[in-house]
Amino acid sequence: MNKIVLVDGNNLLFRSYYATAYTGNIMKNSKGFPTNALYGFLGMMNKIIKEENPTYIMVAFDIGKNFRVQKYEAYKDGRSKTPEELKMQMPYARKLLSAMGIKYYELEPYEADDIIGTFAKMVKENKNFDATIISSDKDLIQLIGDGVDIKLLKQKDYIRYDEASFNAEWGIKPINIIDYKAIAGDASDNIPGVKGIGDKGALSLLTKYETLEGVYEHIDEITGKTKEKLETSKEDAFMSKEIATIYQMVPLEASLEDTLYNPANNSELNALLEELEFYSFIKKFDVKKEVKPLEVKEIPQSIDNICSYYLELDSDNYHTANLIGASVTDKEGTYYFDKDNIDQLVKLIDNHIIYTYDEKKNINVLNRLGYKLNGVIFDTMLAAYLLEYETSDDIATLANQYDYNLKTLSENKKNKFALMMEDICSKSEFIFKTRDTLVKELKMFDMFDLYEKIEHPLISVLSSMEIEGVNIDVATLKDMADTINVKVELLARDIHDLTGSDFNIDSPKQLSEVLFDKLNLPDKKKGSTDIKVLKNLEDYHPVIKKIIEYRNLKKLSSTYLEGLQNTVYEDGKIHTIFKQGLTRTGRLSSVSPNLQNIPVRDEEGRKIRKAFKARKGYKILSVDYSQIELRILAHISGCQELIDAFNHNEDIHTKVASDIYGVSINEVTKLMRSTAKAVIFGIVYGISGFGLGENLHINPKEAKAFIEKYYELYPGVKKYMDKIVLEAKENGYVTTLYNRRRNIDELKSTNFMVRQAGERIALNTPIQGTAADIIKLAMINVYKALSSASLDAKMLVQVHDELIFEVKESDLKALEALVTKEMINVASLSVPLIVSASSGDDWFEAK
DNA sequence: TCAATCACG
DNA sequence: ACGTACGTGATTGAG
Repeated sequence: MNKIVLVDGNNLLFRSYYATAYTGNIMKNSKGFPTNALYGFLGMMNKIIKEENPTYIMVAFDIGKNFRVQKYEAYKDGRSKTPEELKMQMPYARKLLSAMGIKYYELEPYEADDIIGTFAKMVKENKNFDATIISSDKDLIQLIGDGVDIKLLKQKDYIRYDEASFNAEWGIKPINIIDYKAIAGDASDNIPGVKGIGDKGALSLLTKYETLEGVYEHIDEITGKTKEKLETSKEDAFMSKEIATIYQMVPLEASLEDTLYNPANNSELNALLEELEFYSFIKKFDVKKEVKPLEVKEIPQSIDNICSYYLELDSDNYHTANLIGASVTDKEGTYYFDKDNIDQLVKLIDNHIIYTYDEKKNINVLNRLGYKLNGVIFDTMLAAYLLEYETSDDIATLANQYDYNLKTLSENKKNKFALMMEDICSKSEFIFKTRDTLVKELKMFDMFDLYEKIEHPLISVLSSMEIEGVNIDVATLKDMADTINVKVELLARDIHDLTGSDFNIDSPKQLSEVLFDKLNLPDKKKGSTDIKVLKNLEDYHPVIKKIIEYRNLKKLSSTYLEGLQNTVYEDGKIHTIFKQGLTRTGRLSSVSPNLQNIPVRDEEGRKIRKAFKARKGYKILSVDYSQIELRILAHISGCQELIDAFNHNEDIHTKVASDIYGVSINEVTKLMRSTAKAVIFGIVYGISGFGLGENLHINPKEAKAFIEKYYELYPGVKKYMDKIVLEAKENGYVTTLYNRRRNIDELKSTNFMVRQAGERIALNTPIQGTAADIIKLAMINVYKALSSASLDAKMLVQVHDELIFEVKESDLKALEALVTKEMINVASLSVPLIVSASSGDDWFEAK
């Protein structure tokens, strides 16, 4: 099947132009030629090509305007005239497309719509082609049909409609969008429609009568005002329908095959990009620089005191990965070590000043091979992470941003790790060469302390946790899985019986068809079947409750009961990997498996924690910070009311509830407290009235009133929120209490939604990030204290604000005291840090 | 490879 | 008119 993409070129250009033109200060090149529309246009074309990967592609432009409506004198083009600064850019759009190998079409007096319509018709009549139309113009929906779908562009992303999905969401067929326009009209296109009938009215008429003609044939069945309006505007309605109908017979002398997407003419394209000064695009088309072949030297007897090393593995999971090879670089050169020669490598670099990339990985691998390396270590991965370089966990990704051209792990996998020696050597060379720059940059941004006092010492804490692992009672998981799997099967049978169809319940697509097409349940969220939607449908059909329970149990079974079993090693333990260089806020993440999302909120799911058993004679201890993020908010906002609340050791949610509702603490009900809790959470995330309303199932106005009441009671918080956003906009970044930095490019976006998201990030990151800094520091201090205390205890897991330990029963109390002390004393804020501890034979008991 | 869903703080 | 709460990872189906 051939894929053709039909692009509404005019639409893209207009969108790009107006996306930035609102500032009144549009982008121009140094000669003063406007380029803003072209910049957006080119970005969108690249994105379309990347996402759709078409074999055939064409772009349609307008020359004639309103061909379809010329005969209607009454129709006046209400759209404002094309601004001169946009017009000037149009010829360049065409030149760019030609250079990119993309065909475009325009023909007087037709519009881009008509040209796309003509191609769409050709696709429908040709079994060998499928088409996707790209535009933000809803008119084009009428062209959806056999083999033709549409990607309807929205501000941020898009919706893809084919016949079925459109019908499901709108309740009418795509072709009837013209009848819809005929009735509802379209102010932006100056289509009058029927005066007084809008979106909803039009849809309800058309779901009944399908077409405009159908409506008027049954005009006698219609009553009241609607009938009057229809009768008054009959002429307008039929004219509107004609205006809205896309002409599909444009006499183009082109076939589908003519639109083949050809290779770009790079020199022509680059010349254009130079002229427009689109340097960021030139880069993308540029061929990577050739790197001069690296000379690999004989392994010497000894090396310089400053050196770097790199271990190449065959997979991301370093608990199981195999070594491919290794390399060492010092000022004299680079030396290659094959995988059986690690002994020599360790002897050569032990007790040196050693640079590397992802030292935690190395510690784990060397530990497995029976080695422990000493020396002063510098980890370029963590430095690059703090500086927000694109690392994606793979040194190749980082090095390729410089003058390297290294293959990534997945590419190496494809090549079965053949011919790796040169790449491996380049990696230690890159580490060696880059270290000084990274240190300089860390110092420049005041992050060297953060590196040295927090991130670097954390490496050995985390590696010891990973190596220690968490003991798992597999029998518990198996028993639970057996019980739950039986229930899942019974539920599946019930669901199939109750719906009368044998479908895959795990497929949201199939489920959506059954619920909304077959059972005709109300579809309010365009086909979504997520838990919120299902909850709303509970009373409509007995099957819904079963589906909710099925989903719940299936999740437990597949992700936790069975998924977790697959990750248990021969030693009966789980060894996760804590990713230290991934999150934008400074938190850790946990993979293979994720130990930071083991169920706890759901009663049934929580039982999974019973499988995390302490070994015989040992206990599990869990210690977590109470409301650490809120305490940090109190500290960094300096809001006195909030600080006082914490200093009086009040239950903050109850306190806020009593303030918001104006009742005494004793009068706060459960509902009031949980509402207050939601408001508080929302504040930290930068919620809107709408969002809080959704969450609490109340209307947005009431929700907004809650938020405003909160601001009134805690004015310092509001002040902080305004200040931090302003600061972030000025600086382009925010920082945490320990100077961790996050750049927020979203704030510079021309897109309103993206900018708003940026503001929420600016608000939340210092809070979440400071919490992350604090617990990291606490982990280091606990680890140190543990190694000097003679306790039989090990730190096992971190879950953002919680630390889990395994401890000899007789040392439990001592450990609890030690951990509590370290955690609460780690930082001194204007409010106390409070922890709560609990213990038991397993993680379930230690809740 | 991506989107949908749902698990956690 | 739009679209609406921050940060993560695993599983599954489908293109």
